This record gives sequence, structure tokens and C-alpha cells, in this order.
Amino acid sequence: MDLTASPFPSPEEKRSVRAAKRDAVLRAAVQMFNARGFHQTSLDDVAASLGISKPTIYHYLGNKDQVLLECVKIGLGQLIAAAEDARTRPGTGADRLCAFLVRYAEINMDDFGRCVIRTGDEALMPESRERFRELKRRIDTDMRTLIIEGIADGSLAPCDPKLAAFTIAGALNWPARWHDPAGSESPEELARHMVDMLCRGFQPR
Amino acid sequence: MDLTASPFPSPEEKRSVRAAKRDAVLRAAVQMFNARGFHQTSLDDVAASLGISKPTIYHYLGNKDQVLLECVKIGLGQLIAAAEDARTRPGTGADRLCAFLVRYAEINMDDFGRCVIRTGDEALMPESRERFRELKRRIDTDMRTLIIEGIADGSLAPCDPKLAAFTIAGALNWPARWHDPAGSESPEELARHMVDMLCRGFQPR
DNA sequence: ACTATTTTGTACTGATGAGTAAATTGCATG
DNA sequence: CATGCAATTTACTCATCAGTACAAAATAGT
Repeated sequence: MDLTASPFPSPEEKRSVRAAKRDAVLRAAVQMFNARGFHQTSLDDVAASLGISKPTIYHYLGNKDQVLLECVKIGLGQLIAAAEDARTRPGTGADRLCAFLVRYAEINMDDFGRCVIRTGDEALMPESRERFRELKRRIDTDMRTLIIEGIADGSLAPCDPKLAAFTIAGALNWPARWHDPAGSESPEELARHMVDMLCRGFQPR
Repeated sequence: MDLTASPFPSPEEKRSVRAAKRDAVLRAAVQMFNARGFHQTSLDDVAASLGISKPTIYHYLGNKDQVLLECVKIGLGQLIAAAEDARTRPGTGADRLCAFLVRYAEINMDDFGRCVIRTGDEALMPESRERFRELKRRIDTDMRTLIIEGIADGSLAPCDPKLAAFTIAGALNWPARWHDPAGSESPEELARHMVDMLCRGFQPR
């Protein structure tokens, strides 16, 4: 706890304290979802891991579906930010795509990104599922756009952008399943290495 | 129904009838698991889809965990068979690897293969999970072996076999999530196309 | 101090669904 | 015919867990 803080919080601080608590709930939840799976995790478990009780979670988040939705929204938000960032970079289309992909892979090894990949949309309720799909579509569109630009400027080999996007995404999503965050391999290196492989291909040149 | 069959089945026939019923249960189950997710599918639902009752399922399979385990075992069996088949082929290491990969991708768009990918091991009970992991490890080993052989004979570019296997597997697993079996794209073509992309890479040559 | 609002906890409800007990039918065989 | 086994059903039990009602602190505003 921060002992330098005034015991008389301003409205501003209060809002941020509330937000911090909400975030703490989401972080605890996402870690448990990733470790044990959404359906194997009860909100009682999540609450217990924070030393609070279930209704407190319901005070900050409406229901379990929303807890999951917020988690994946954070992950997807990071991905969308990465796409925005890549879009405004200098260099060839291939350069921009690779920059995006490295970041994309890194995010997928992070708490919220992992949750995005590991969450099958069947887990969400219909409206949340629609929102989830919508955001994922957006990432996919962004990735395809970068591919198309790369092909256009000749920095990428011509190919079907849709299939290329699925192939690349699949390869870079998979670490969400196998990468051990506690392991020795750094996500950054891993991400770079994988993107490199995808660019070069497996045939000798 | 087959009206030419004798109404006095031999022990042989009886065994095969029993096996056929068991298979029908597994097929109905796997399709529902794939469509709605394991946890969203009750065995009552599966039974209803076959016009039978839940205890009948329990007559053929011990419990829900085993139903899922049998499903993934079938999918993994197909993959292992594909690896065996590829291993005994003529051609370079790259040829054998590609043959395996195409088949691998196809299987992942099929009922039982899709289930293998979509099933997080958290869904299974500890012992089944161990069995599941063991079989998946075997596929991984086989894939790595093919990669190593390809590098050895110069038909593949040198690379880290472990990372290559994860990258390739990720790319070819992903269709289990996005490919629509009812859609117009044929799994065979798709598989070939994806493997081709992975071999060539995205950089122009 | 007094009231309203926010935060948090205790103790419930209610639904869902895995798994089972026991009865039923059919067939096979001594 | 009696006995036993396989297949199948109806009608349960029982545990889990999402979600809620309501009370009790804490906090803020007046």
C-alpha cells in the first residue's frame, strides 16, 4: 500500500481506486481462466484468490460472462493498438507487417492475449459473443490490409491475403497454448524467431 | 436399416453392432462438442440427438470424461497414422514432411481432429489429460523428426526443429477454429495451399 | 450528528447436469 | 422353463456454482 497517499482521496482518486480494484479482479480472473479454463474456474475461486467474496466481484462486474468479456476486450484492445501502431510506421509493407506480427505474438503470450486465444466464443453469451467476434474480425481485417499493402509494394510475395492471414495468425496464436510464461524462453525472442521463420519459409533459398 | 441382414446375428455381428453403436455415440458427441463446446453439451443433449437416453451412453462409455477422451484418441490416432504413412514414403525429407503436413491439416478440419484441437486439456480429468498429452507429444516428436531429417538431407532450410514444429502446427491447427465444414472451400485444397505458403514463406524470392 | 451512497460480507436460492438405482424387455442357452 | 446377460428406460440423487437478498460497515456530503 502507498503510505504517501492522503487518507482523503479526491473524487479523481476514488474513481481510479475503483478502477484499480476492477482491474485487480480482471487480472486475477484472467490468470485463473488461463490456468484452469473458464468453466473450471468459479467466481468464488477468483474472489478467494483476492481475499474477497463473490458479491464484491458482482459489485464491479455484472456477471461471469461480463468478466470474461472484459478480459478478452483488454487483450483485443492491445492487439488493435498494435495494429494502429504498425500502420503508422515507416518502411515497406513487409516491415510494417512484421512489426505488427512480432507484437501480435508477444501479446498472445501475455495474460489477456492468451485469454483471447484460449476462449472459444461458445463460452460467451450470444451478445458478448457477437462483440467478441466483431473485435476479432477487426484484427483480421487489419492484418489482411497490411498483407495487401506488402504485396502491392512488392515487399511480400503475391498470395491470397485471407489465407495468408489465417496461416500467420494460427502460427502466432498457438504459443498461447504451449508457451510457459514461467519458462526460460523470452516472448520477445520467440516472437521474432517465429515471424522470421514465417517470412523465410522452410524451403532452403 | 439393412433388411438383408439375418435376424439371427452371429457373435461376430453382435460385437460389430455394439461397436457401431459406440461409434455412433462418439460421432454424435464430437459433432456437438465441436459445435457448442464440451461444457455447453450435456450427455442428455447427445443422447437426444440420437433418439436414445443418457444411461444408454453410460452403457457404452463410462462417463463424460471418457467420451471426450475417446473422441480425441480417434483424432490423434488418425494423426499418428498419417505420420507413420509419411515416414515410409520415398522422396526427400521435405517431401515426406509436406505429405504429412497436408494430411495433418486435413485431419484438423475433420470431426475428430477438430475436437483434438478445440479441446483444452483442462477439460479432461487428470489421468485422461496425461494420456492426451502423451499422444500429442508423440505427434510433436514425429513432426520434429521429419523436420530434422529434412534439414539433414538439405531439403529444408536449417532451423530450430522445436520452434519450427510449433509454428507449423499452430498454422495448421487453426483451421479447426475457423474452417466451416459446410463452406465451399475444400479441406484438401486449403491444406495444400497452407502448406505451400509455409514452405515458401512470405518474402518474395 | 444524520442521511445517503458505496463497498463488502453472510447466507441463501435455483438451475443445471453428471451420474446411478432399479425396473423392463429381449434374447440365448443350459 | 428358468436363468442369465445385454440393452435400454424412467425416475431419481447429489454436487456445483451462478446469481441474489439483505445486512453491516465504511465513507461522504450536509
